[in-house]
Amino acid sequence: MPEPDTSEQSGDALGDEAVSGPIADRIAEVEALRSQGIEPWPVGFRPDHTCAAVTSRFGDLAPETDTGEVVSVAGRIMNLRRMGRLAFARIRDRSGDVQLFMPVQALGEDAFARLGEINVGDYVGATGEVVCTKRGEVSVKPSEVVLLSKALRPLPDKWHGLTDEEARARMRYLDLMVNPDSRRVALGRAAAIAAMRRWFDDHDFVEVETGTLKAIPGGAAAKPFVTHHNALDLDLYLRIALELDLKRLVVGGIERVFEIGRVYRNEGLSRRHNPEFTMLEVYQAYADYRDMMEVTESVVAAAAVAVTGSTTITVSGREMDLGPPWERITMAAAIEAVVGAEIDLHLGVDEIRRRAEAAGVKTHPSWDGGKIMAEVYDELVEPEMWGPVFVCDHPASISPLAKRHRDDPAYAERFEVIVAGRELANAYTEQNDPIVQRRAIEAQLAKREAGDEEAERLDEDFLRALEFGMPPTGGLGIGVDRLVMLLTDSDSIRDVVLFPTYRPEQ
RNA sequence: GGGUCGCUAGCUCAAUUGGCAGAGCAGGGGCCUCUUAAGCCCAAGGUUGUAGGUUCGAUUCCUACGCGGCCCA
Repeated sequence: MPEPDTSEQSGDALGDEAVSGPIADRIAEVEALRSQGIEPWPVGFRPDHTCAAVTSRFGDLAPETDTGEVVSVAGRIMNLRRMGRLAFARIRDRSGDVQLFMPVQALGEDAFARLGEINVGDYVGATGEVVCTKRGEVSVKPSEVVLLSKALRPLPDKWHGLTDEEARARMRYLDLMVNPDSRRVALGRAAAIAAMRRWFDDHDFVEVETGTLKAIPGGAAAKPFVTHHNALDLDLYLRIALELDLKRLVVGGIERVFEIGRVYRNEGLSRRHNPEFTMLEVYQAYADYRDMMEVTESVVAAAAVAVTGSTTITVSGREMDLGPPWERITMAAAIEAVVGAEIDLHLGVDEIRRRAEAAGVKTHPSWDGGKIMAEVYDELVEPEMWGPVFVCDHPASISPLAKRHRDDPAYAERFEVIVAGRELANAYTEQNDPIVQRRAIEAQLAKREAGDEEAERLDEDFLRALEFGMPPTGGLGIGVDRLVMLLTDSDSIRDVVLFPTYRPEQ
């Protein structure tokens, strides 16, 4: 039997923090407001201007001008300065800020006195004339200010703001309220995605949504998350890539298809890795990887313009031009340029291993020449490249879903885009020979048997689809979070994912 | 997973060899009719991440744990 609760109901509902301090003060204030017949969370206010609309529409007023124009604005009080019988506030809505200029004469004695019940952080609606102050700031001089939503918790320090990275990510709502940069990045992400979607729409691509729950996760080298479906009593995996489903759709005749969606990879967290992230994947029939280079250049440039207004962006203080065309180099040539050693798959695995070790790259006895070559590239070459650059023609053995190169079957028709030392995109001429594809996946299964948990799995239905015939197809994947990091000059993925993964508090 | 640094009031930060835990902002009370981080006066606000240990005495030293930042794998 629980004891009857004799404590303050609302205080309890908010937990220990509410027992004393600022929150308890606000709860008492709410009761006081209600006793005066004022509802702290009323409905029904309709602003007719945004804050920015007021300042832009009346932007060139001379100081001490009255316009006679009455507007209604609404927003969160970010700053409140009372000086006896005159008060100023700055309110913020989605568009920006505007000042409220509140002499007692405009509001009336009673309403002015009630400003004492308003705190920084509260939402208010204000209706009044647009004026310009002595100091030349366009302001709304309200005849009425109504409380629209009471804040029980105080805003962070108005000067230092909220700086703790963890707190900013966990309480993104606070971060967005007080840190303009947080808002810039969130809106930049939206603009980049909208621009890419528009590009594909304009080029006759169909956007689809495929399933995230998979019996067999495939299409990438990654460890999956496992979950369970109760009614089917079946373990399912969260998808690690969009690839296989989208190719099934190409087989089905959707010749130009793309998806922007979350994928989930069960790996560590770092400033460049979040376990869930957003992929853009595109497949185009009658295209090859060279065509996909042009798609990549064009789409990324469109996203850059949407976010920054230009194809020239700044990355860590250094300029980068994303305008097409981008440099193209084969992986072998890139290695030779940076490492100074020629590494070619036709040298044989022993010689490749010798040269890799000579360059200081540790190898594993089970690795084939392609894996060693890729390791040399990953360790020594990629971090040195500024870009944007297409690194082309990866070893076929590490590219099981790509078609063999038309001139040299040891390599694949594949490219990765490198920007500022990091991989931004990955593309193939897609493997559409069902017999070769089956053999390549069987080779992956052997690696899995040997302990490689990231090796491709056998998805029999995918092979069946290819057996019905897939047209020659170019495919492309772009890491959307990394692209947004690049375009917003953010150095952590936690800055561009609104709610990144964290251990629970407590 | 390893190394390293951090965790003090709602927020941002102090605290001398180990010796009474402080400030600014926010919040409360008061004064103030052109402020812009407004200003001035008053009062209040703390289980120093958690649990142990050493010590007359621990924010400070030690151990473990929790959460996080950075570097590495």
